Amino acid sequence: MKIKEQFAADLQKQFGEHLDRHNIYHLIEVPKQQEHGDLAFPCYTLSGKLRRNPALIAQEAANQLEDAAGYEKVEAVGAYLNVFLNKQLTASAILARIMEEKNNYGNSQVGQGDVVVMDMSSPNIAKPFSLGHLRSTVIGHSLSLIAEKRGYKTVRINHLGDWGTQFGKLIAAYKKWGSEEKVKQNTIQELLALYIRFHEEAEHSPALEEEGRLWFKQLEEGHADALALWKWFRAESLQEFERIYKLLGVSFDSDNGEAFFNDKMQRIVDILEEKQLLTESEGAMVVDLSEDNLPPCLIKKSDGATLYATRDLAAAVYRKETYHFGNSVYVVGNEQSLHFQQLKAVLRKMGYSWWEDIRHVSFGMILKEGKKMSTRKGKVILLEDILQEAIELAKTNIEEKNPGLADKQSVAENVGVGAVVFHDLKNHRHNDIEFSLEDMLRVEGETGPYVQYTFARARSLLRKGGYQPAAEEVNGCDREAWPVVKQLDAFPAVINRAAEQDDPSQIAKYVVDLAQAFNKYYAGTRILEEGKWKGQRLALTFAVSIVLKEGLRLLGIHAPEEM
RNA sequence: GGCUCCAUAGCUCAGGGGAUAGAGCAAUGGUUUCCUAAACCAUGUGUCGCAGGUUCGAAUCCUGCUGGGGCCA
Repeated sequence: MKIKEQFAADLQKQFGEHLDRHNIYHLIEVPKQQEHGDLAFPCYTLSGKLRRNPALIAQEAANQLEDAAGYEKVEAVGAYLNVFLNKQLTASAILARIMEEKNNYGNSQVGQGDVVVMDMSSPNIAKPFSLGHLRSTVIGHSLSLIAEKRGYKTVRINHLGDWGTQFGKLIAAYKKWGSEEKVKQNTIQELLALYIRFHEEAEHSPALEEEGRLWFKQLEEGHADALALWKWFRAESLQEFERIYKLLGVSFDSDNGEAFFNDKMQRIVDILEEKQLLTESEGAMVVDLSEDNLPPCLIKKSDGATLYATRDLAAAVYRKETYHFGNSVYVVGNEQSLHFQQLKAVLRKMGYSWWEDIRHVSFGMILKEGKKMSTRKGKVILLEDILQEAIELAKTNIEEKNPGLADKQSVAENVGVGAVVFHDLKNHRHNDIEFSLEDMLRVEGETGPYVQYTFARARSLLRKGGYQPAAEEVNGCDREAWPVVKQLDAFPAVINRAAEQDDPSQIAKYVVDLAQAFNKYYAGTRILEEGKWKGQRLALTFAVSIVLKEGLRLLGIHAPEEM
């Protein structure tokens, strides 16, 4: 990144009259072919402005640049100006910077302490933790870590699905068939079974539906019996989710879910009424959004019940007033994009200038045979089972490859969970994912364990080489290390891109690229061999280990020292 | 029907308007008296969904079409 900026500055000296710095920087590219150098500048745009042959422009620019410091070779090839950087100088600068900054390499202060509220994970209590919630959790977690690295403060909110008529049904079902012991033992599965049974039996017995409604009414009115059960379901569910969060290394600043906003919705309705934004439509109260080309936003049903949107409006306002956010991010599936458009539009109409600071970071669904996975029917894939299976597989691999390893369980957890998390983050969040256990458990190729393995090997080298970071004078690198050095240089730019696009996959891809570059180097160069390069090679290895670990950390993945 | 997302190698996906479109998986073959073989190397594959347009230049930007996903009191 630094080197590209330098190149842009040098070009600006020549072409500043015709192109500004930003344009020049944007035109610079990294050539695909190694023979084309480290950076290239195509002269077509200048050719248009100067009305001259681009090849001539490139040639002249090459002649002028030749003397500038930092370049090993400058070459005009057709319309391209190709530069080869001075490897010793550049490598020294990059490595020195990483040695000095260590895991702070890539940090910035663009956030200036601004608060980002991250609505993430948000599973429904009494229901299994789905793979969709896994996506929200790991994407949100990674984005908040990235934001923190850029100087933002984050507030992670687990907006639990802990309210709704289904809890009336659940209480009814529990009262009829439930067992305290079973629920305690296996909360989610037991509650889900009760819920399914309720629906099955309700088909033949309408009285049951009525009973469910009654229980929900009692819950809403705060009757002790109903409330106690609901609280218990909630606490037991949360406890079970906590096991998953612990494995994922995720924690929250708030688990205020839907129920928390029960007493905060009337205020929203009042404001909407006061501002005369409510209109009646088919007996319901709605906010008309036709000027935004959106369907009306439902605020209150004909029976007076408030709706999802009202609750989210209350939550948005509450978060603004409580956390004073600069940005409020919702990591929620893309099937809800209309809802968030409506939410923003209503907030704007309510006169909240911060409506623009609300961002829906959407993601694709997990599909099964090309279709949306259904949580009904009881045929669900439990995330926890997948994680356990991944951990078992990692354990098997350890027994086979490194049986003497200390602390096998924790390493297996890091690697198994790393595989699942990386699999979720490596592709762009917009893409739908076809469910494949095989892919999730994969440990070779572009996977989390591959990157972790590369890190572990690097650490092993440093141990065996008795490397002491502070003692080492960084001075250049051998020729074979150059691709690795260039990759190291790119890290800060990758973090920025990931942040600007709310896209953790940028970092996942980067970390694979760096690992590939280093593995290639490792395969061809004996790092621990005594000789003039040994110190530099170890310094490079150290820098790689820092960046791999930090990149993985930003994805929410641990990097064990050995595996 | 309206809005929206997607279409690149057999599969999963990268490709910030630029040079010969790349990885991984899968397949085949090779590399450990030597730093962890969860690694590395080699081999093959493409009407970048279709048709126009903008541009010196389009997988990339625009429009339309086809096919698929999603959302819409």
